[in-house]
Amino acid sequence: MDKVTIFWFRRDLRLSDNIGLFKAYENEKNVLPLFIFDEDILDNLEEKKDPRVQFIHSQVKNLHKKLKEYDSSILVRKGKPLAIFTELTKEYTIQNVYTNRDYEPYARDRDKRVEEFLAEKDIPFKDFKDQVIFEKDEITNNEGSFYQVFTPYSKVWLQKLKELDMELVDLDGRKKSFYKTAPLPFPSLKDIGFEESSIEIPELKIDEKLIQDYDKTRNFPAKSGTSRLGIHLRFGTISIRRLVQEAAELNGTYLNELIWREFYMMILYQKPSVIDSSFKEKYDRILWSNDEEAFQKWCKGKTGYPMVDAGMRELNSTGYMHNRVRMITASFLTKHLLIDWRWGEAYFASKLLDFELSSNNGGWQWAAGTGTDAQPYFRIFNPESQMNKFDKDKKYIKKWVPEYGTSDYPEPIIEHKKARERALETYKEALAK
DNA sequence: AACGGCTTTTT
DNA sequence: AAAAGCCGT
Repeated sequence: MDKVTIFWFRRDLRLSDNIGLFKAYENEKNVLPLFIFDEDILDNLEEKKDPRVQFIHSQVKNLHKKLKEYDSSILVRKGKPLAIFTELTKEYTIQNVYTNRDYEPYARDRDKRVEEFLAEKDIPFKDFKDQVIFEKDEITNNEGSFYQVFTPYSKVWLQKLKELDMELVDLDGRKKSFYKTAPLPFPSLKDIGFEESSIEIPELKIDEKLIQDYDKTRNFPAKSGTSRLGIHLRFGTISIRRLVQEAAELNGTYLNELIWREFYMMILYQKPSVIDSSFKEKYDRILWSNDEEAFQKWCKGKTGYPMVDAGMRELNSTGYMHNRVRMITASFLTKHLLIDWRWGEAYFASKLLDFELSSNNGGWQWAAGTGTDAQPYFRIFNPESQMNKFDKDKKYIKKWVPEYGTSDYPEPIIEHKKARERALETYKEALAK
């Protein structure tokens, strides 16, 4: 049996500036890349046409192609990770497994089990920080515990960034460290159990001009003022180090958004209970109305509030919603309709191309007022004034709600003033003593 | 231990 | 200008 070091790709689907891959190259020989289409994840997806799976598939295929240039390839398997590693230990003499750390609860548990399995066979499991600039416990307050407020966290983060000597790593000229093989079999999307979707994935492009103007254009959903790099950060087709380098030079507001990403990842790591409970536990006493019919109207974009409906329709047909509108729709669901933020969070999770567990959860808890640094509950977005502020010409509205202003457009599902008062009262009651 | 300050607002 | 309350130093 051939001796190999496995490099396990997960959400770091690139060859350049990939820390774990680079380390495997520096330290080992016969590096054989691996990607697992993980049934523990895929079996929970409802739709056969999931553009995210399609994206992953196309990016792994891209790796497969690029690795030919190194006279190597990538092993692609479908199954449960432990079962795949069991198979692989029968096919190869595995000397090491290298990978990049992933901080979500499922991933941590999976990696722990894999590490234990490998340890029984005396195979070292080596994981690296790659997904973030500062991970889990690197940014702490004076007492050594994690920050619950963004601003002090971000100040420390920025200070540490200054002190950091950030160098991008690359594989150029390191052909010799790869395991030599003819291209290995590559499954089709159908083989994995999925179908082509017609939803378009934003291309990987760092638009310097756009990032430069980010703080001025980002709030207007009719403009393309946001970078659309979310999915690339999610699956690691872009290096966070490269993007942070750019952002640090171009726009502080944009950089701040990348810090938010790490803040919420850190929160999820430190307090995984946020997945199903409020960050501030007493907010779990809120009595949600959870009206099923109202929820369906919200999902479909038929609430009679054009800004809300435009956002939901944009999400439904493109897998994307502008961030300003994410806040408006989330505020509307939780405050106006008094529907549990978890319902909205789950709906976004099923639709968003750029879905990131930590950010989605953090954003929803922020909007519901239950999270870190929460918006005080009495700050209830007024969907109409938000429209007047951020879509004055109704360009965004007209694009997604063409029947707005005609008799085909539904009456508001609930009157703003009434809804606002009901929300204030419900929150107040829940928090009283 | 007291106090400044807290992503994105509203009326 | 006021709407709560608590984090971080």
